[in-house]
Amino acid sequence: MVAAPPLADCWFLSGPTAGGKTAVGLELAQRLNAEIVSLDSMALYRGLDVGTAKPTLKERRIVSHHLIDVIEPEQEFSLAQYLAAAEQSVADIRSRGRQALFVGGTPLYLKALLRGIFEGPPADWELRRRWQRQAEAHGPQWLHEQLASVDSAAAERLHPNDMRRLIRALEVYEKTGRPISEWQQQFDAARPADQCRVFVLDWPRETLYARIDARVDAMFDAGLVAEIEAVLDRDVNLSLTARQALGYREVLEHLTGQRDLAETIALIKTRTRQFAKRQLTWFRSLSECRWL
RNA sequence: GGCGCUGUAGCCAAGUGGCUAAGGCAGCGGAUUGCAAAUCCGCCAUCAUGGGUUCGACUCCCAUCAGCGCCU
Repeated sequence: MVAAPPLADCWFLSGPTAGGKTAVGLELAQRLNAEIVSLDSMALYRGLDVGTAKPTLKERRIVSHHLIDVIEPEQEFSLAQYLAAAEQSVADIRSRGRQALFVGGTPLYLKALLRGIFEGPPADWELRRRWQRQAEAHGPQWLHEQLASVDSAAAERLHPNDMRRLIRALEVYEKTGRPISEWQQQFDAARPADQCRVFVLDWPRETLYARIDARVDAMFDAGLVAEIEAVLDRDVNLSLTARQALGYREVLEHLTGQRDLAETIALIKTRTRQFAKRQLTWFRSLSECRWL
């Protein structure tokens, strides 16, 4: 039995995108006399505003917010860095005698806050590129075979095509001499919902999808394209993560002439719905969640 | 009214007499521990309808219906 990580007893408000977390979070924070910690992998980026549906400056004046606009669009980030930053924020908040309320829809981050992650080595991109190249040279099964020879438990859990996780597992083994399957025990520490304060905003699927469509339209009305052009004008090299953000990726493609605006909007809507569906899969798998 | 073309899953689309009807998109489900708004996996049709030919038809023939085009 692993002890619950230090932040697991904070308040959490999550749910699929476009479900109204920001508004509810603001209300809840005021009642709890809490400060809000953003639980969102994209709101971290400065300059990505309308596409990430960040809380407005006005909203941020009503309740203080943390972990919004803390990195540049060209910076890479990681789950572990997020956790470290979150711990720092919560420590600050507590030193002021207040409570921390996490609000946002990045379920991986949520799970890590609730259950912790293993103390593994950071990404070594050089090493990853090397594995990547070799994998391409040796064919689809090769990576999986490599992992199976050093960590059969991990290999069994991972699909042979799951290159990213295969490579990370290999990376951990190479860096630490220990199989990743031995390191990763944290996620087994599930707790029942009634011992936690994790709330998930739930909607009928159709309602949620309609809200998503409306939000995407609203983002374009609010100048999503102009925002991205402005970032491009500053000549920044968007980080891997920022470049893949929903809405940004598609508009970037549109700006290089890959498809027209109407198609781009439609595509972002369906991608966003698919994302919401994946978020829901996460929440269903987390015993800590209470559905509202 | 006549002639011609087309009719395969929600959409796009291979197949053209004989293995369990390619593939893509969407949809649904799952995974997810240092890129996570990303990435990976699984499921998902009996071929417009009715007859006929044949050992055997999505594939050939006839009729019907629908769409498209042309003609009167």
